[in-house]
Amino acid sequence: MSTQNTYASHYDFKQVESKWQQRWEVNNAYQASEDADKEKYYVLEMFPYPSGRIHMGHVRNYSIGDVVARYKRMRGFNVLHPMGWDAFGLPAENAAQKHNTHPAKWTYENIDYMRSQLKQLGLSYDWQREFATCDPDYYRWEQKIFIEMYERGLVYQRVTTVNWCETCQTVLANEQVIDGACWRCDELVEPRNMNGWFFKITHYTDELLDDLQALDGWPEKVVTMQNNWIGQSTGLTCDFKIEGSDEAISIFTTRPDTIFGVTFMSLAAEHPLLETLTQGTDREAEVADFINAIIKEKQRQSIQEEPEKKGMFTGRYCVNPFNGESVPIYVANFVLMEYGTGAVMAVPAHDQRDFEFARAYDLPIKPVVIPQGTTLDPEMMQEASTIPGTLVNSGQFSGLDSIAAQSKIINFAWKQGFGAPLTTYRLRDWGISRQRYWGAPIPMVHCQDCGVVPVPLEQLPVLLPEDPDTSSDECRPLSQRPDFVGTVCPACSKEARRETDTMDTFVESSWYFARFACPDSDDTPLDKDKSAYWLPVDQYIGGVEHAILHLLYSRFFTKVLRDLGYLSIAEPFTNLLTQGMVIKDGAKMSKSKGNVVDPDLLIRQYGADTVRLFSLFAAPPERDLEWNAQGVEGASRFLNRVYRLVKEFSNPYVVAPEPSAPEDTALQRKLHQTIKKVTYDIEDDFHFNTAISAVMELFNTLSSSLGSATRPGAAPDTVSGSIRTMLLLLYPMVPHFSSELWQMMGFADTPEEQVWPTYDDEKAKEELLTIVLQVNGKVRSRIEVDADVQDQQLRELALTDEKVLRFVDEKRVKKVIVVKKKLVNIVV
RNA sequence: GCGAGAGUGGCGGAAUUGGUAGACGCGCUGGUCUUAGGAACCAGUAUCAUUGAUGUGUGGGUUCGAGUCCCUCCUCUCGCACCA
Repeated sequence: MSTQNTYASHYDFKQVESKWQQRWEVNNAYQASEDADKEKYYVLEMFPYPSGRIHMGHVRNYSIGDVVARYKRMRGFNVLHPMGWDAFGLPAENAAQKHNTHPAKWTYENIDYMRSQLKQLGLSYDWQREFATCDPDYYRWEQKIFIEMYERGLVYQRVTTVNWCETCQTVLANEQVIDGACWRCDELVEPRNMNGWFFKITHYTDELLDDLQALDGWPEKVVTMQNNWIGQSTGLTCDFKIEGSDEAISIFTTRPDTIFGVTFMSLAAEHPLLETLTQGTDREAEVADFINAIIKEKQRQSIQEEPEKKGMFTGRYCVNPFNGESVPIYVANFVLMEYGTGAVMAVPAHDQRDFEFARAYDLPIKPVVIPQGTTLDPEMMQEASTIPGTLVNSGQFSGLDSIAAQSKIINFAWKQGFGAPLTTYRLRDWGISRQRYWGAPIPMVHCQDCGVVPVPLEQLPVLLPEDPDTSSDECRPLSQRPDFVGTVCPACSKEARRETDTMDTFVESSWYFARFACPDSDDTPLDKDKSAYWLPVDQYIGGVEHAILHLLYSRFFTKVLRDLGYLSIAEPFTNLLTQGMVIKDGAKMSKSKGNVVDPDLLIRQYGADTVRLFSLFAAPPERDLEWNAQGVEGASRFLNRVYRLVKEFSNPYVVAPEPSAPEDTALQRKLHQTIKKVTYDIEDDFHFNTAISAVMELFNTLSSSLGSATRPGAAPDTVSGSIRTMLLLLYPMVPHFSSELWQMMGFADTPEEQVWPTYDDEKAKEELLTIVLQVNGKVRSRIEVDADVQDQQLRELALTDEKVLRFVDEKRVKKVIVVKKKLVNIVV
């Protein structure tokens, strides 16, 4: 070290970052391949929709994933860290129409740009595995899976009600209907019955529910949300015979203990028995009008408001099988046909909705469950009583505890033959038909003679027609294209029509993580060996907004793919990290609020490492991150300080003739403490914010223990060793920076070729401890003692401490509490 | 309404198991160097009173000791929302 080196006074991130990015690119540095000798680690971030450019949420998400990937590589894992594009979807069609281009062109151009943005962030992806879901090489396999699901009865067609916009001539998704109107043209949407394709996710309801319990690597919140979504409830189903008819109304209740309190019956407007109930009676027209009115009203309802309870007597009665009482049958607007049986036994005394309805229509209220120490007077009740109690007016069950009575009542119904235990779910089958162009075509053919016939596997993929004249204003654009629609029946070779619906884009994202294990596999969707090696995903990272849909669908698909013989796992994601939003000025970034921060600008101004560092430092990953321009400045300043330290150190390092032994051990101690802390923080819960602050502390100690000609410091070897380790600890978060400074330190290799630093607990131990001395729980003094101090010594030191004595004064010492190596509390 | 989570300086946030509240960073204040500095470095920074008191949304409780545990209430965020 005889000559001064010539490093710039400021860290030149532009030159450094492009240098390392080029090197990683040329070397395919993060290419992964199966290696039976190494433990695999699959880390995945939710892939983006190629909307045009990445946003700060992506920056955060992918920075977190990259730290995990780089860290795990240094820990010796064989890491798979892929990236791709969730590339089908409506925005492409809208953009194509607006800019007079083709959805494919728009999408692939966006992908090219966004890929370059991700590369500028220095993310360590295996780019060899990249694919977009709109690649025919991807969706052809999805079509194959679809057909195999069809053959197993997991796919079916059903006529269902959709939101139709007459002006736009298209079907809208629920979220595209705002206050009952089309989001684009404000036309009121109307219900239309349409044939659509469904995935039988309900076939896996129990498994989806049961396996949730084993997902202990998932945030509880997400597990709870999925639990609620599946919505299991258990209870009794039983039949109420209709008077003057052979038919009966089936009800479902979770409160069989209240069944003696039934005073009327409520049916959904769509209930199939309604028509026959009023047929030929003088109420027929009136009831029919009412039904139409509430069905119409339902469609106009905004999702927010809860309408007033409305209903109408049908003129007919049914019989409560438990007590033979005759109860009037009503149609009611709050009963859902989709849930349970579409019929509700109404117990106004113990159900708030029934209560409101009874009050409005002057129906009797009959309490049958009396809570301990109360009485219930139907006249006086202000609301339904929903708490448990003792049964009254309940025949042979009177006197029983209401909870205990539930199973007895179900049993009784079962034995008598008019009821049975029943478990119902909220989860519905997944409607995947989209009447759009830019999606994966559903590989089916409609033949007049043979009905629905799958496209033969050897004819896959069913490609989207390439014509660029797509107009997204048409419903089912594919049906407008004779060249696409016209085909022959695979079974009988007669003329036939192709299915013109495309699949929901959530289908693509339900299995992409598996395809990353074998993106080039060209004879099967999933190579068994490769997916067996890489799957499941060890760590999945993404926004909590996908807690239900994407994550539930992926779990469903994993089970399907297992049953189709492709996978040997039941759950796709062992550990899940849901990161918070990036917000600014307390609000989510959005164009309308004008608080959007552009990653491109930031990277240009500060470099990728600074942006990464700040987004990791400003908050723990699961919390929302408040973006703060000055905070970014601070991150940049920190990196520059480290740069200058290394620069200075790699110059001839002047030390005092005798390094200071205390300084030296203090630095070593801090070093080992830092390794321990950073390792723990990353390993335990990805709390990079505290890991970074620990490295900052190490840096502060390091810069104050540099020796000079006039001041003794730590030994040069200790300093250089500490710098070296600090760079390794920083590497996963700021890889370009760390790699460059590693070379400045004179090493020929790179940090990523190093193993993660280890610590020595002995060296991390403090020699001196600060002991807090309290009197009556209040801190009165602090003393420094040797680390091996005994409790008895502490006690004596405390009782003779000058400051302590001032507060003990003449009072009697009642008790002395000694907490090992921490504090002494004197109670007077 | 139901369910979950969260309330700590001017700000973002720290605080393994109940044991020094406010780490680290931002901002701010003062200083050094500078023609200048929005650069860098040094010192300070919870609040109020100038030796002490008070402080983790509110009020209570348990404890020698509570940000941490229990109860009450308030506020915010998210999810579900007529689910029988």
